[in-house]
Amino acid sequence: MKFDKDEQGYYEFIELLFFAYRDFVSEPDDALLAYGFGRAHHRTLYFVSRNPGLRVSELLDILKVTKQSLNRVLKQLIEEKFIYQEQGEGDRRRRHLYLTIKGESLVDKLCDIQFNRISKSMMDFSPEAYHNICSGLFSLIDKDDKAEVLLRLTRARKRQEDE
Amino acid sequence: MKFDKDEQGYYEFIELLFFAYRDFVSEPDDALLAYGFGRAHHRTLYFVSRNPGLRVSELLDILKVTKQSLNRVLKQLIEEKFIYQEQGEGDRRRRHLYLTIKGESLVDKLCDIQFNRISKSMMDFSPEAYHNICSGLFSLIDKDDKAEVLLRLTRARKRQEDE
DNA sequence: AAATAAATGTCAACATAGTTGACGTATATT
DNA sequence: AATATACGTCAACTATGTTGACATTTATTT
Repeated sequence: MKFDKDEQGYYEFIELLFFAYRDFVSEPDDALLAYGFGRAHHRTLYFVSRNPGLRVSELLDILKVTKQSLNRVLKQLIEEKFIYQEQGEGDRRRRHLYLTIKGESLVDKLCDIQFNRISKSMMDFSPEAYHNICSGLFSLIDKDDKAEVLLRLTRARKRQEDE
Repeated sequence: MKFDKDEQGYYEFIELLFFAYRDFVSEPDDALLAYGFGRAHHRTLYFVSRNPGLRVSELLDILKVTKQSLNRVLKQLIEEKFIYQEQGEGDRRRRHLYLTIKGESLVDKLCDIQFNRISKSMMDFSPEAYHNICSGLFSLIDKDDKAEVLLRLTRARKRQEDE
C-alpha cells in the first residue's frame, strides 16, 4: 500500500485512525471487565498514574468530560482503593490524586498490554520512522492543547529520569 | 520533543493516540448535533459512503458492535433518508446499503472537517514521513483484520480511479 | 419436499458513560 | 463581609453499547 498524501489518502487516514484506535483500546477493555471497570476507569487510572498529584480540574481538562461524569468513576476508584486523594498544601480546596499500590498494579497490567501491541507494531520501524509516527499523532491535537500535552509529557519523562 | 522508542516513549505513544483521537472526532461530533445524530451515525454513514453496497453483516464486522446496536442508528438513518437499502441480486437475503444524495452531502461535510485537520496537521511532513504515519497506524490494527482493511482501502481507491 | 442454516430485523431489559441543571461545602481572594 | 473557586453530589436524561429471545425471508442441505 502506498499511502499517498492526496484526497484518497485522507480517506485512508480517517479509516486507519479508526481501526487503530478501535483495536488499541479493545484489549484493555477486556482486561478491565474482571474488575467491573470500563474505559472511563482506564483513562482516569492512566492519567493519574502518569501525573501523580494531578488535580481533579486538570483531569477534567484532559478527559474533556463533565465533573459529574468523572466523579462517578473517580468515586468508585477511590472507594475501591485504586486511587487516593490528598488535600492541597498551599490551596486546601484542591484534591491531588495518586494511585495506591493496588492502582499502580492495575495500571501496570493495562500498560503492559498496550506496550506489547506498540512494540510489536513498531518493531519494523526505524527510530526516525517511529519519531514521525509520534509527531504525526501530536500534530492532530487541537492547537490550544498542544503546549499542555507536551508539558505533561516532558514532566513525566523527567520524573522517570529522576528515579 | 524526541519521541524515542523506549518504555517512556511507549507511554507517550499511548497519550498521543488518545489526544489525537479525542480531538479528531470532536469536530464532527459537534457538527452532527444539528442533525440529532452522534458518533455512531457518523461511523455508519462514513463506511457506507466508502463502501457502497456494503452489507449489514460487513458493517457489523467493521464496527465490532452488535446488530441490535447498529440497527438502532441504521434504522434512523434509513427513516430519515440518509441511507437506502437494496435487496441482493444473487442472494436476496442480503441488504446492500447506499447513501442517498442527502447522505452523501452530510458525509462530504463531515469529511471536509476531518480533511482540513489532516491537511493542516500533515502539512509539514514529507510524503515519506506521511507514509510512515499511515503505516504506523495500520500496524496497530489487529493481525486478523489487516487483510480486510487493506482490501477495502484498495477497492475504494480503485472505485475512485474508475470515475 | 422437508429440514436446516444464514442474513436480517425487532422487542425488551439492562449497563456504561456521557450530558444539563441545581445546589452544598470548604477554602481563597477581593 | 462578600464573592469566587475547587470540588462533591443529587436527579433526570441521552447515546451507545450489551444479552437474550424470537420472527421473517431466502438459501442450502439432506
